Amino acid sequence: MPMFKPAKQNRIFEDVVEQIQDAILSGQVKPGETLPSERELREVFKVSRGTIREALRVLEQKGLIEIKLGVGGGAIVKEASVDVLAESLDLLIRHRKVSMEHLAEFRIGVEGDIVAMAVERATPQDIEELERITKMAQSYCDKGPDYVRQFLEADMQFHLTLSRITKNPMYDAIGRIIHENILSYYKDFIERKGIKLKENCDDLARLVAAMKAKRPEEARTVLKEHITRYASIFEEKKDQ
Amino acid sequence: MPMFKPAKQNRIFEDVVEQIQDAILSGQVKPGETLPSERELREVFKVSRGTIREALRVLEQKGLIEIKLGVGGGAIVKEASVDVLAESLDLLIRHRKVSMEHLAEFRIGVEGDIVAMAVERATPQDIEELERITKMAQSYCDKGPDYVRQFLEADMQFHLTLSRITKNPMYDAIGRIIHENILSYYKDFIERKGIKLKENCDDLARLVAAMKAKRPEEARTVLKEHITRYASIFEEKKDQ
DNA sequence: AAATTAGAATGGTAAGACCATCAATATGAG
DNA sequence: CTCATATTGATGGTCTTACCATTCTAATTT
Repeated sequence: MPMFKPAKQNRIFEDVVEQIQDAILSGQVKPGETLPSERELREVFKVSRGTIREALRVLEQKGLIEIKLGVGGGAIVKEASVDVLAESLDLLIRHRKVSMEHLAEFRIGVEGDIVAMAVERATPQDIEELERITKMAQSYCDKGPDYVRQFLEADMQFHLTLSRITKNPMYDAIGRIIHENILSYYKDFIERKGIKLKENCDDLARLVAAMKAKRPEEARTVLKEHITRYASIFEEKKDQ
Repeated sequence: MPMFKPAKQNRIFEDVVEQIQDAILSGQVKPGETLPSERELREVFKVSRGTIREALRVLEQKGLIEIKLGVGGGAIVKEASVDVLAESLDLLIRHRKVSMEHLAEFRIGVEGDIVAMAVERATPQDIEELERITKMAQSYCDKGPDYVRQFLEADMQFHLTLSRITKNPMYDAIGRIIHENILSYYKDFIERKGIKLKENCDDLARLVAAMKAKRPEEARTVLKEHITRYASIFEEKKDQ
């Protein structure tokens, strides 16, 4: 059974981290509340200020607190968010040098699940939102190749909205990471290679149509084509 | 375009973090190599040792380095690992931002994709491995309720093997963090509530059979039932 | 040759000082 | 009186210096 941490008992600041983290997770201090100042914490824990600060850096990186400057500032307990999850996944992708092919494959799977789920959970307001974004994308599409970036932004918004419709924070986080990592690549050479704007734009419209008709499998298929079309640009690129 | 970080230009240590992180991610320093000592880094960056140390705490928490004591020790660049990812998910769960229902739903989607993919990519050796694990699980199952923990371990091994068969590092990573987080919860109260070992065991056998017959959709269905059975234990638990 | 000891490099902690920021308050101008 | 401005003090950010704890290396001893 893994999931134990090495019992490095040297390192006082880790003990401080643990105590403060427990206080936060157990609800003894609630989001929005401020921890005592560094100088007060120094008294409480009977350690030096440097040690306190190292502990605060760890807690900050864990996303448990954030620091505000000036009078009345200090370490404020944060609401938990998927940001840290997103950041660590991002680091993993970059550190492991995950290829675009693997990312695209992963994306097809996950976003397929997302869209199938979204079909069932979308409220009329959600559909409206998606149609609004689609219209916007359409207008950028009509304006021609100078508006590729704006189109891509709208496209990303569309997908992120789908993630949100699932009401599942896991999909919310994963959806964001996928796009953060993919979009940056796309933007680079889409301007060089061009992109078939019209087809991509039609994809969105077809997707919304499938959703309105409550046909999850059709939506999944359209999405897969959509993503594959995107990824195909990479195929061409790889040859050069 | 979102996903910018606040440009807090105060905070020198963040600049240090960024520079070292870039060096690691770009491969200028490779896993296993040691960064210069704190006292040397102090010279390089022209900052105090305390500032260097705060930067190292952040990098350590990000999972990019680990610290070794004594002569020849220092900050060693780590191999990318899913540990931080798993920890951040754990924090979200404990903060109640992600529920077991969310996780189970996510798991059904992702592992469904995994198993469908595994059907197509599994080598004869992979199938053998899965059968070996299934046999082991079966034996624990036969030994009765005292071997629930071992059965759960085997079950997890089964799923992790599936993830690996995809040969896609994204699925590998996501599969692992899901199970690392789920298993610890299950173990807790499965011993109190009991579990229908036989059905779960049969699931594995049926899954392998579907894979050998190259029927991805059947495999997907079996898997969904399997996970749903697991998750149902939580449903009961919630009422008490 | 093996065991022991000493040395040195390195991270861990402490204490004290000063600067930068920012909210609350006091002060001044209109 | 009202609004703008200046002052003040609490707080985080950084620097310096010092010493301790750990651990590898090598010299010393047995």
